Amino acid sequence: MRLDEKFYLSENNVPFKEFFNFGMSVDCILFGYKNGEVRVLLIERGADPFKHFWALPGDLVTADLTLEDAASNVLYRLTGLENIFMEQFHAFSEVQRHPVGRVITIGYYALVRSENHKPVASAWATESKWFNINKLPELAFDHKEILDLAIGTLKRKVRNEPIGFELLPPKFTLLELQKLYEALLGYKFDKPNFRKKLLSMNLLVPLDEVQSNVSHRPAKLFKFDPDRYKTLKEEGFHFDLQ
Amino acid sequence: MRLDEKFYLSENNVPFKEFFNFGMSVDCILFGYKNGEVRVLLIERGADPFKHFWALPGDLVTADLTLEDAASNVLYRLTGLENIFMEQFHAFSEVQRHPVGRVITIGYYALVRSENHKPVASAWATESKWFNINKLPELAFDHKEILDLAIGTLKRKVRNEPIGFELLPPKFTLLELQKLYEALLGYKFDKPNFRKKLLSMNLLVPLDEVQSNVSHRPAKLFKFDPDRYKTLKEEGFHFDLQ
DNA sequence: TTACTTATAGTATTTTTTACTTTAAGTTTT
DNA sequence: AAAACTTAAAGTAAAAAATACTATAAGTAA
Repeated sequence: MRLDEKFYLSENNVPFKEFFNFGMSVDCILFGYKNGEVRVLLIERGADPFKHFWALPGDLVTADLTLEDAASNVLYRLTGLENIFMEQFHAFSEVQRHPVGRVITIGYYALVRSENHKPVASAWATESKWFNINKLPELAFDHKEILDLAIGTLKRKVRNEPIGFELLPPKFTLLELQKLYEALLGYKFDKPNFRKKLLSMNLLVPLDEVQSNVSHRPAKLFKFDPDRYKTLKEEGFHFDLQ
Repeated sequence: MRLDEKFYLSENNVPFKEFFNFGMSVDCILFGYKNGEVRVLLIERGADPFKHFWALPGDLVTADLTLEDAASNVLYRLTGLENIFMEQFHAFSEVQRHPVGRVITIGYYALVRSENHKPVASAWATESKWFNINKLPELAFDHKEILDLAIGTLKRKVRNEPIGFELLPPKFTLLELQKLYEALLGYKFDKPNFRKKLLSMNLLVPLDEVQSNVSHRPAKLFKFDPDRYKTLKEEGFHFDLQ
């Protein structure tokens, strides 16, 4: 079946073919965490429109790719990493949102361990840089709106699913985990109670290893157990951080 | 700026214009509630592809509409109602998901008070009918996948936001509310405790009115107070039904 | 050895959840 | 009109969870 057969008509008898003129893009909000700050990786655009503006990394989607493929590609070109944690969160479709044509974009937020990679420059980005999510520059297109929604989504998700671990190194202390959550959610936890709560969830595996190069009693290291979470979830467990 | 100027190129030097060949559609999962059952409104397709199959109501998006407009239009043509509660939940982009061309669809779930409307037939639907969400027919396209995700989203959302009220008449008893949640979540609540919990949230306004035409002590009627919820939410309140 | 810092265990209080009981208020039947 | 029945709605006691705080342990640095 070919489009130009005009086989399939919409309700108002417009040829099917005429509906096929949308551009699709993906925009990625890559979050990282370092020195107690939650950060997002932005690029400086190397081409018009919005040349020299800071923007979300993203790209137009080609006909052979799913949105997930396209977003993975963007993240790979940006960081050199594959299998980054990534989740779709919203479609943005304001008619005038893109100055060059009718482009609908799908937002993905993604989480990385900041130290694991060096941001790479590319044809569409003259520079890439981490920004504290509370100190953001002016952004191209409707990217501020997209980023704001991504931050809101992250804050909600991080309370209801154990995805915060994606931002930490594989081995971490309980205090590091607490500080991460405090940075993400914007409020403090009581240390002994935070410990108790997290450990009672049985999601953390204690390792036979402690911090090194610290000038005080070194804390025990833990790792997150994704399989354990999967099992518990099937049994009805629901991750929830107050 | 016109597309054929080829002003804006992707990373691989493909003319910008060639990216603009996607079809966009919206598909709506309209949920209702009647006689203790959660239901979804499906249509029988009146045209190929998948003629005579049951399917989600949806339509291709035209260039002058946002996705929200398009979804509202679908719901209006289906029910005759405007301002139906509706929320975007996912974009579906498998390359082969539509047999006629590359169509990416955005899923919206919507909630109505079942008794408020009569489903209407239209050019793209020879019939529309409510189905119990546990007794669904075979569906066209990838609509089963879309519907499954919508049901999962509804079950999660209904616990964390007071949207269940959209499925009930404006005036309802606490037992009616309890039965709705039991149908949605698939487990039972203790009656006195359910009452206590809901009333302690201060989201329900007691009315000077009771049930009529019941063969037992009539229960007091309540209404949901959306403004109160808005205020409480800003103060940090978080709706949560275990 | 002492001072200092942070880890980690423990405890006591308050609040919330859970399970269950009792009483009230209406309708229907006899 | 009384009795039986059904559901509403309030109350209560036990268990569990969250909260606030204290004490001790284990390391580093002076």
